[in-house]
Amino acid sequence: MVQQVAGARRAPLNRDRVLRAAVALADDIGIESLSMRSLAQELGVVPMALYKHVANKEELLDGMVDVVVGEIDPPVGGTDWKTAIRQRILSARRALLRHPWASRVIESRPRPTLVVLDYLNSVVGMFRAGGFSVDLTHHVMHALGSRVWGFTQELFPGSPLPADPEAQAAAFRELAGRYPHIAEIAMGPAHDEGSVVGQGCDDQFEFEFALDLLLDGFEKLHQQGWRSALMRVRPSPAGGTG
Amino acid sequence: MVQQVAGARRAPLNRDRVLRAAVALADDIGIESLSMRSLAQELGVVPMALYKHVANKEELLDGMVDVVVGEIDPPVGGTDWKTAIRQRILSARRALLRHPWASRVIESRPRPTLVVLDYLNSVVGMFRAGGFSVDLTHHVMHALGSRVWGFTQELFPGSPLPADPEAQAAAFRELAGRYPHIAEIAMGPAHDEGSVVGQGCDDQFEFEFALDLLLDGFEKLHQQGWRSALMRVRPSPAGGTG
DNA sequence: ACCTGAACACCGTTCAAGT
DNA sequence: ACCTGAACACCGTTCAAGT
Repeated sequence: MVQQVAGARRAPLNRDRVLRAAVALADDIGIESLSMRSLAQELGVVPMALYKHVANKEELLDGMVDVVVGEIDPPVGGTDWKTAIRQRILSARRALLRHPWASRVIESRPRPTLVVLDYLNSVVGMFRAGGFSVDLTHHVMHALGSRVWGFTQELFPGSPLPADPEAQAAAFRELAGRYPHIAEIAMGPAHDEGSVVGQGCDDQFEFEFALDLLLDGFEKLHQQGWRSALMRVRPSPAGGTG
Repeated sequence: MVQQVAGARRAPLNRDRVLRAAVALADDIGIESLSMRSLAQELGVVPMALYKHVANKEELLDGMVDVVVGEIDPPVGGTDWKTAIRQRILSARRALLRHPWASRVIESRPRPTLVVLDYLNSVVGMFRAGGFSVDLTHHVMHALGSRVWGFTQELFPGSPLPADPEAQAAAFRELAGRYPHIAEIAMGPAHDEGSVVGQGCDDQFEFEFALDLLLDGFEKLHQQGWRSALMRVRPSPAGGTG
């Protein structure tokens, strides 16, 4: 939120500066407060000046996604596909966690950008390099879904615990009355009858749990030479690399 | 888009009529065109009239989600947990496919409504009834993520194939040049060298593929008496229902 | 080549008033 | 109790102009 001093001569705008300022501003004030007008003000410029560098707000959002995707580390070499893909996805997750708005914006984009396609193409290539058939790679990419980006839909969004422990206990009793099953799992893995509220929940653990479950499943199918039902028309059930 | 005849006496508005009209209008014109103003016009009423029945637009969106979630079938009885949960989730998917905007709106809600909590509580209860430990149920719900609702993030959104076969072939050649791995899996499971473009991709198949992979993984962990790392402090690795 | 200013057609929502 | 009308503080974006 560095304001330009009126009249100070500044470096001329360019697309890159606009995008980086947009990313920083969204990090700062939240994506819902980022408007062409607020971004222009941040840059010490009139809103219409942005349109020389970005066709419209949609293109701005695409460009912001590209900046974040650009922060994902390249693939590590010298390991098996599973380790390499796991590390790459966890790197994507770290990039996204640095920009809390990014997962929502990625979800909302109606079409992928070239930078996004580059990343996806490279992940697909990692499965292929690991010997996965074209067929299995196709399904496996769909099964990953948003997890290639390192995020998943929060199932119980919001509802941060109240600070006051008494209010916390009261909120929990109300939850337990109406939603006993949710209350039970909300207490966390320890499931200690003594404490009213569990230690909440470790998002990173949950992400890796699901990611590893999927990668293990993929590995098993790959080893079994899995082919989709459509292919079962052909008699040979033997595995292969497509 | 039924317009009220000016001066015609209509049934008085109520919350339910407002929500159902909003759902129908979003189905019709798309969620991005649904505004308090367009909805009011649809109902033959001035925008401010809606605020007697709904506190603001956020509450309207929550109510619309509740209408859709209300269309999900109750659990089927008399089967194992896996079949029952599978069927329930596929019913949720059918409800969401009837309202193409619904998945995006569900994702966007910052807090769950009571109706949403009812559904989630009931799915949690289905795992518990199947003998899953509290611990495993917790992780398994996170691993499902948006798949409890019957949807996942589209990895390659947009880009419908051009109608003209020649333009299609050209688009594909361009894709193949820059993104060979994506091009390969985009051709579909058949991977027929003769045809330029595959039959696209069966979203329902992809959804069930990933769902079954997860459910099978859950089943295996359950049978093995899986416990999260935190619990591994305790020596006994035996399974149980928590 | 790059930025500006005024304007347009929208939003969600407030307030005070009408019946 | 329910609906209205005018207004406010915002949006993204156009157009025609400035330097």
